[in-house]
Amino acid sequence: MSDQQPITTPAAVCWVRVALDVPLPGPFDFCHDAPVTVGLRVIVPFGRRKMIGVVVENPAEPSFDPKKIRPIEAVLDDLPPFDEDWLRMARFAADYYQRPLGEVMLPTLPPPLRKPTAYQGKRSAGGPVARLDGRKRKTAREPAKADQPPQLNDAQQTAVDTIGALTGFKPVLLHGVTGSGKTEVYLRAAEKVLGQGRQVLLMVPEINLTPQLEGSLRARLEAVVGQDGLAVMHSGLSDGERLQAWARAQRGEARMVLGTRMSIFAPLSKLGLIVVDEEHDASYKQQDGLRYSARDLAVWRAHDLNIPVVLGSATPSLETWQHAERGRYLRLTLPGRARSSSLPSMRLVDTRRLQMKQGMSPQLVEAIGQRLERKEQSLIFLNRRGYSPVLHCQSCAWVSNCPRCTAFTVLHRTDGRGHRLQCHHCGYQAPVPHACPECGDQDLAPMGRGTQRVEEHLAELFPEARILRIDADSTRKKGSAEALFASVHAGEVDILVGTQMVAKGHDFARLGLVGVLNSDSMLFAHDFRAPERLFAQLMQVAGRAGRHQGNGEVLIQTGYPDQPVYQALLRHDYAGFARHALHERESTGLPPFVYQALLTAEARELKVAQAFLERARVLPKGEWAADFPGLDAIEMYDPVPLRVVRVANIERAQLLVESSSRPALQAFLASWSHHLPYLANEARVRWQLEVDPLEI
DNA sequence: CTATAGATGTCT
DNA sequence: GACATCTATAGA
Repeated sequence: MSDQQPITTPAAVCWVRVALDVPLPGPFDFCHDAPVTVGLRVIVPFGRRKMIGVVVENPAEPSFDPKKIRPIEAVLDDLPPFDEDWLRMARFAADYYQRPLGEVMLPTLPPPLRKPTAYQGKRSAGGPVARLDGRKRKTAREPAKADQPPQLNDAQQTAVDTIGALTGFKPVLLHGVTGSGKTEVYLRAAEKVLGQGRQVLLMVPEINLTPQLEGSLRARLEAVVGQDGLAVMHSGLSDGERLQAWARAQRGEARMVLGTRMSIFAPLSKLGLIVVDEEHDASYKQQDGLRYSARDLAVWRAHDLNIPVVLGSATPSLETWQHAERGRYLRLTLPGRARSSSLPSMRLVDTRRLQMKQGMSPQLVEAIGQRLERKEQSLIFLNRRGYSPVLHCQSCAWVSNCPRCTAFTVLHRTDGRGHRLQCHHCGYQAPVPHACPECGDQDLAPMGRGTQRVEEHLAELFPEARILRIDADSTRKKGSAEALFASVHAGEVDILVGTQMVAKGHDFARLGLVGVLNSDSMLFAHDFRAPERLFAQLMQVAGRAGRHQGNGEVLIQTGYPDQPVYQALLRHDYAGFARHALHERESTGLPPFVYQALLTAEARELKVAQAFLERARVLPKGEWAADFPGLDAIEMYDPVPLRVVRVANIERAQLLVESSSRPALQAFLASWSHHLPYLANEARVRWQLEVDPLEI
C-alpha cells in the first residue's frame, strides 16, 4: 500500500482491526493515518463494495499480508463509540455461540447505522443520527397521569426489599403465578434503581402481548424518568424508530428500556438492573442468524456489570429452577394471586371412557352451557389452526401430503366458505380434490380437528352464543388481533376459540371457563422438553380463568390423566412438577445436567446432509485429533434426520453433541467450528451450529 | 453463436 | 453474504 500513499507526507500508518458482517473468520485489518477509537463505526472497502464495521482494536502488527491491507474510507463520529461493556458482551456472545464477531455486532444495530448508503445519500450530510437530532420531536404526548401505586402484600414487600438490598451480581428468581403481582415488584425495584440515576432494562417475550405494560410503565415511571425517559425496542419498529430508541439509550436519555430479546444488546452504559419477565418463554431464544438466548445473555451481562438480574415466571425453565435449588440463584416466591380472587380449579376429563363429540366431552359442553347462562365467557384452547390437520380417503390409504415436505397438508376453510389444502411448513396451497387421487373414491373426509372446525361445531351446539376465533389465520391482517381482543374485552364474545395466541398476557375480566382440547398431542409429539412446555402453557392458559370474580374453572381433556405433568397441574404444583422432571432429566442425562450443541445440515438429498454430518462426527478422531484435546469429555451421537425431514424440497439432518462440562463443550466447539466450513464446502451443504438448542 | 442458470471464487 | 466471473447447456 505504501506506493499508494501521498508522496509529500509519509504519514504514519496505523493498523485498525474492524468487525464486519460477513460469514468469514474476522475481524479484518485496515490502515489509517491515526489510531481509531475502539467502538467507533467506520466505512471500509471490502471486495468491490463498501461496508460499515466496528473498530475493535488498534493492533501493533497486522495479522494479514500488509500489502493487501486497504485504507479506511471514513471514520463515523455521529455516535459516541460503543463502550467497553458493550464490546465485551458482543465478544462473549461471538465466542459462546461460535460466530464471527461482526456477525454478532452489526445485526444488533438499527439498520441505518449499518448501511453505508445511509451516509452516501444526497439529501443531507452528517449521517442518520445528525438527521435524527435535527428533526423536530413528535408532538408532545399528554403527560400520563400518575397512577396511585397499589398496596403491596407481604410477599411482594419482602421481594421488593430483598431486591432493593442487593448491591452486586445476584440472579433472583421471582416465582409467582399469573396475577400474583410480579409486575408491581419489577416496578418498585426499577423505581429504586432509576432513583439512583442508573438505567433499567425490562425484557418481555413479545411486546404486542403486553400492551398494558407500556402504559403502566409510563404512568408509574414518567415521574422518575421524565417523558422521554422510556424507550421501547422490538422488531416491529420502523428503522427510524429503532434508531431513535438506540441513540437515546446510548446517550443515557432513555433511562428505562422495555424490549424484546433484541434489547439485551442495547448500549446502556449506566445499567443498574435487568428484569426478564416470563423468563421461561421460548421467544427469548433467537431462532435464526445468531441463535442466542437473551435470558442467558442477561444473566451474563448482569454478572459482567456486577448488578442484580431478576428472572420472573410462574413456571420457570428447569435450568433456572435448578440454579435456585442449588442456591446459585436467590428464589423469592409470591404465593397466590395479589387480587383476592382465588386460583381457578383444575379438572382432568379422562377421555378414554367417554363418548366424545367433535373432540368435546359432555362435561366440557355442559360447563360451557353453564357459563353461557351466567353470562360469563369461555375459552376453548386448541393448539392447532385450520379446519382439520389432514384429509384422508375412506376407501384407500390416501392422505393429503405436501408434495414438497414430509408433512400433511392441512385443510383450511377459506373466507368464501370453501376449503383449501395448505402446508404449514412451506406455504404450499392446493384446492381440495373432488375425488381421491389414488382410487377415485369420492369419500374424502377431514381427520382430526383444528380451531376452525371446533368453532363450527360450537356454533351448532350453541346457536345463540357469540363465538370468536383467534389464531394466526383470523389475525393475519396487521392490527386485526388488537381489534379481536378488544371485542373480547368489551364483552361482545361468549365463547373464544384460540391457539396459543390467546394464552399469553390478556386479562379477560369476564372469563370463567377454560377448556383445553387435544393437549396430549403437545405431550407426545415433541422432544424431551415437551412436558415442561406443556406445563408452562397450560398454567398460562389456566391463568386466564376467573381472574376477577374468582370461581374460575379449567377442564383439561386427556387420555393420559396419570401423567405426572397433569397430576401436578391439578394441584397448581410447579415445584412438584419440577422435582419430578429434574429427577428424570438427571437419571437420563439430559439438560440441565448436560450441555448440548446441535449441528444441522441441509441438502437436496438427505444422504448428502448425513454424509457431511458423519464426516464432522469422525473428524476429531482422524487426522485432526491433535486439535481436539479433552475429546473424552464429549459425547457425539449418530446423525439423524429431522422429525420433518423435507421442507420445501430441502432435506435436513442433525448431529447432537453434548458434555457434562460446559468449558469442555466450548473448547470442543471452538476447534470444531473452525473445521466445519471446509467440510461443508466439499460436501456442498448448508449448515448451522446451535449452542444450547431448545428443540432437538 | 448467445442467453442464462448454476457453480466457483474472492473478500483485510 | 454479496458480487463478479466462469462454465455447462439449451435453443436459434
